[in-house]
Parts: sequence; structure tokens; C-alpha cells
Amino acid sequence: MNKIDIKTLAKELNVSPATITRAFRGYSDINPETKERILALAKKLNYHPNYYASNLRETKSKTIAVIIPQLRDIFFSLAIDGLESLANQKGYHILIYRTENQYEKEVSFINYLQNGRVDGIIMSGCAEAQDHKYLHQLQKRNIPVVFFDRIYDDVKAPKVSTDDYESSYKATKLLAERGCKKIAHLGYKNARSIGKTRMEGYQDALKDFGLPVDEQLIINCLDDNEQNYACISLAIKSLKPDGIFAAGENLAFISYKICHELQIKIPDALKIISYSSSEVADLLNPSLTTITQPALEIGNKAAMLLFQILEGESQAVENQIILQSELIERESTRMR
Amino acid sequence: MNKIDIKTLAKELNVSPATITRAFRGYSDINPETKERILALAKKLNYHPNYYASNLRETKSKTIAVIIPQLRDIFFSLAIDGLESLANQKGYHILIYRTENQYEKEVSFINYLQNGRVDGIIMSGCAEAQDHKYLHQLQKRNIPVVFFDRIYDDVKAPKVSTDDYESSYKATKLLAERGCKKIAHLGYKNARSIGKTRMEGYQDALKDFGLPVDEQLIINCLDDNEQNYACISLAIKSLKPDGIFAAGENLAFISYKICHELQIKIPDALKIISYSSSEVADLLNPSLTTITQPALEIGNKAAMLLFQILEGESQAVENQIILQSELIERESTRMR
DNA sequence: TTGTAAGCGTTATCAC
DNA sequence: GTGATAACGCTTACAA
Repeated sequence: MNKIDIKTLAKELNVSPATITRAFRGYSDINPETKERILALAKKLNYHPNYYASNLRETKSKTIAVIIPQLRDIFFSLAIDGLESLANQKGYHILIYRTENQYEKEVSFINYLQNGRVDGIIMSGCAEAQDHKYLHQLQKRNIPVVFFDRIYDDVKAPKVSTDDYESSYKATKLLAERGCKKIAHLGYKNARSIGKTRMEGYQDALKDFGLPVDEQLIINCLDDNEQNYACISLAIKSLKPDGIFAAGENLAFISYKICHELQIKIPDALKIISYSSSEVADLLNPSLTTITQPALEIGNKAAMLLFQILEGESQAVENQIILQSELIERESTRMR
Repeated sequence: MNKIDIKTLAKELNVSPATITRAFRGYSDINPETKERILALAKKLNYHPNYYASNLRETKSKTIAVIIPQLRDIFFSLAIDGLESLANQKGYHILIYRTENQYEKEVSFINYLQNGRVDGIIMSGCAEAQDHKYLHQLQKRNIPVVFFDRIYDDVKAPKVSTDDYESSYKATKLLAERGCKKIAHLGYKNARSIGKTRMEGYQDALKDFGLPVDEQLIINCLDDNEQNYACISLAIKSLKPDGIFAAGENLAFISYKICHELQIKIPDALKIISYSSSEVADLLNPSLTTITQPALEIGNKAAMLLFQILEGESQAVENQIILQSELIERESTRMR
């Protein structure tokens, strides 16, 4: 019940606090028997070295922060799963921060983390278009940052991303090859870096296949399912696209629902392809053609890069890892 | 670049460290002008009070640990989203620990957390059948624990769960009412509390509808999709159930896939109902009848209970919140 | 192999 | 309103 600290434990055993430390940290300059005695009593009394006191001395926290827009997005869940498993192996702990795509939250998290609470940060940004000086402050403090997926081009840091331009190009190309003439793009509004790149791949493919780039067909979506439903529904009704390229699986799921309600046949009347990390793509009616990012691996590699820096291989700062996404064609883009 | 601490800042401004503290903690016994000077220079020099030093003094970390089996399970992602939003409001930070349903990991996380690193713990257990004395140790240290969803009945702590028995009963009843005579149950093997309760609701409903309880029809699943695929597939082929009640959406998704491959028509030849938190249930082919748990709210309530304790309303320890799940009937259980 | 003692950077208590 | 000072509980030189 009463808190027991290193000194009382030391007194109890007639050794010095330093020796207790030696036992707990696995140092070699200690008599094995002493060590055993110490650990035995510690276990019995349920003594554990105080985390905050240790860290204050060591100035290493073995903790990293992960900043992401949303957890409920399966892509991010998977990325964190991948990242956590490596972190856990390495003895690191993970703090989670959710920005909900709000720039102010991102800034405030980063500012907070200047207090030395974490050894490093892994993040997926939500504010490409904004000023990033709050991040430069961090770097001055020697707190390394690694980006994944939603990266900031103007910040010098290791980054893990996927071949967004190429995949988007391929996705749009596939729709064109399957006969679509009026291909809509459902993207996310906030000018995030990946939003831009996905858009470019889409537009370039349109041009290469002699299809006009119609601004109307580019639908800016938000994080609100209801609102997205309304605006995608409106777009489908009024513009009658025969192909949809969605930048996120939720947008595809919503499109499915709308088609079902409007009795628009997929893929006959409308073909759909979407970025997706979810295993259910295969189970939808019809099964959904996807571009699937290696989410687990992205998280894993991001953690790897961060640990490289933390372990002193500082050239890693220059690292840019670009992983391949996979285009998996299913029924939603089949020709009849 | 060079680290700046409270003393150097104090020297710079010709005040004492104590006054700096007063400025940063918003204490009233400080001249507003002095405060302004301090905060201004602090901002300029990018000074932030060291987190570990503060905590060592205060013995409050404003941090909670969340221990869950998996992050990629949408139910847990949602629960954490719900929990994080309240935590964030209250100024708390969240450490995530993933057990992957391994008892040893759960024990080791809990033991680790005895070091005073967090003010409290919110967890969903993975080892109902095992010994829980490691948790009692925690409680001696006055680190409160709140359970959600996968609760341990033998541990005295606040708990948030859903009406698992009733929902399972209702689910099984629905299948019986829709004419199923041979209802299989896909459940999770590790005898978790909710696993047991779901099972009981299933068995009691069978009895009440005059259907035999056949052990063979109770399929024990694991966390491995591949293996589950194999054993569910085998069960469907050999036992030919006409109804399936799945304890988790993954198991339902897998069943869909198997039916598709075996050309078994849902719901004509086989009706399916499943626990699910995913929004895609509605988009499957056919749409999936679900029992949907209020995941966000579960997380939110769990956090609420923990904060009540941390804020001194200790009677909260007795709290047991049971939330209602919703049965949403869709096409996968329709009669033809 | 072990002990002593000086910090780590804060904050609380008490003076002034 | 402000400053000196003693903790908080640990780790690490250095000495023995």
C-alpha cells in the first residue's frame, strides 16, 4: 500500500540504492547473489523503479508519439498495428494523437510535444497547405519526425509513402480502358499532398486517353459521411458519370449505397475503383476493384526509419521510402 | 539548440524559477506584467517545462493506458476514438498497448504500468480464464482500472459492456423465427467473458425454440483469418447449417466468401447474422443483418468512469454500465 | 563488488 | 508578488 522507493528497498536489504539500480538495469558489476536477493524482495514488495524519476535522469523516454487524422480509418489502424509491433519489440511505447484533420489540433499536439515527453514522432499530416514552422521548432529540439502517407514536401524528414501518382494514373487508365468516357474523381478537399498527387495522376491519365478534364467531375469530399453522401448523390444524379475513381474506401462505399438506391447497375452503368485497405472490398456487391496500399508495411517502415535515427544512424534523415500499391481488379470495373 | 531550462530562463529575466512556475501554471500570485514578460521570452526561446521533471514532482501524469487486443478491429478503433475525444478534452494523453490476445503480453503490460507511468488504465481483456492477480497488484498501487467489452467478472472495477446475453438470444431467436433449424455459432475460442455470454444467449434461445444444442455446430475460431476460413468452410460443407450466428464481423465476412465460393445462396439456403460495428454491413451482397454495439459510446463511457475516479468520486468503482446493442435486420436473414 | 553523493528540472513551502 | 530552498526518486561518476 504505502509507496516503496529505492531507498527503503535499499535499507531493507542493507545495500545502497546504487546497487538496486545495478540489479534492475542488468549491469554486470554486481554479485549475482545480491542481484537475486534484490529482485526477489522487489518482487515481493511489488517495487518498480519510478518511471518519471528514471526519465528525468536519463533524458530518454523510450516513447514515441503517433499523430494521425483518425483511428477508425482502417488504413491508419493497420499502419499503427504495423508500427506498434516493431515499437514493442524495441521496448518503445506509443502515444496516440488524433487530429481529426484539424490544423489547430496538429499544431497544438506538436507544440506540446516540445516538452521532451517523447523521443520521436511519427505522423500523417492533415494540413499540407498550411505553414509548418511549428515542425521546424521541433527539429531544433532534436526530436525527430517521420512522415507517412500524408507527407509534407516542405519539411525535411524521412518519409514513407506509396506511389500515389502512378496508382491514380493506373486507376483512371483502367476505367478509360473499360470504356468509361465520363470519369468522376472523389477526392478530399483539404489540399493534402496525397490529395494533390492522386488528382494529378487522374488528370494526366484523362488527358492521355483523350478525355476532357471537367472540373465539375472532381468532387471535393470532407470527413463527414452525411455530407459526402449528399454531394456524391447530387453529382451522380446530375452529371451521370460512367466511372468513379474514389480516393478513399468510404467514398466508394457511399457510392455503392447511392447506386443501390438509384438503381444504377455497377459495373454496367457505372464502374468504380477505389483506394482501399479493407478486406471487405472482396465481399461487396459487386466486389470492388481497389488500389490497396500496404498499410501494415507503411507503419512498420515508418517506425524502422524513426528507430534508425534514434539509434544514431542520422543519415536516415534523408530517407524516402516509396512503397508500391497494388491494383486488384474485381467486378466493379468489369466489362460486360 | 542548446537546451534551455527553468533556471537559465529565470536568470535571463532576473526572476526566480519559482516565478516562472507561477507564470506557466497560471497561479494568481504573480504580477501580470511579470507573467507576460516570462511567457513572451519563453515563447521566443521555445522553452517548455520538462515533462518528466514536472511529473516527478507532481506524481500525476495526466496519462492513461489503453490495453486492447487489436487496433485493426473496427470495434476497438471506434472505442478508442470515443475515448480519445473525452481524454483530449480533459487534457489527458493516451498510451496504446496491443495484446494480440496474448495473456503474457497483457500481464507484462500491466506489470510494467506499475511504475507509476499512468494515472489509470482502460482495458478490454484477453484472458478471462486466467489468473488475474497481476491486476490486484495494480489496485494496491491505487492505479484504477476500467474495463470495457471484454470484462473480467472476478476483478472489482468499473465496467462498461453491452447486453451480450440478450442480443445473442435475440439474434438466435431471429434465425429460429425465420425458419432456421440448424443454427451454427461462430465464436472465439479463448473463454472470454463475452464469448461465454454470447454462447449462453445462443444456447438458451435454441432451447426455448425447441432446437437441439449440438456441440458440433459451435465453431471455435481464433484470430487467424486463414485458419478460420478453413474451419468454417469445413463446418459449412459437412454440417450444412441453415443459419449462422457470428460473434464477430470478420467471421461473417469469411462466411460470405465461403458461400460465394460454394454457391450457397444467402439468405435462401443459409441465413447469417453477426455482431458488427462496421458501416459496410449495409453494402455487402446481400446486406448483412447485424447486432451493432455502440462502440464510440462504450469508449466514451469507459473514459468517463475513469475520470470520475481520477477526479475523486471514488464510489464510481462500483459502477457497471450496460449499454444496449441494436439488432438491425437486413437481407441476410430475410425469408423468401 | 559495493557505497557515497551530486545532480536531472521541476514545484511547494515558507519566508520576506 | 517574489525568492530561496528542499524535496520528488532515480542514475552515474567516483571512491573505496
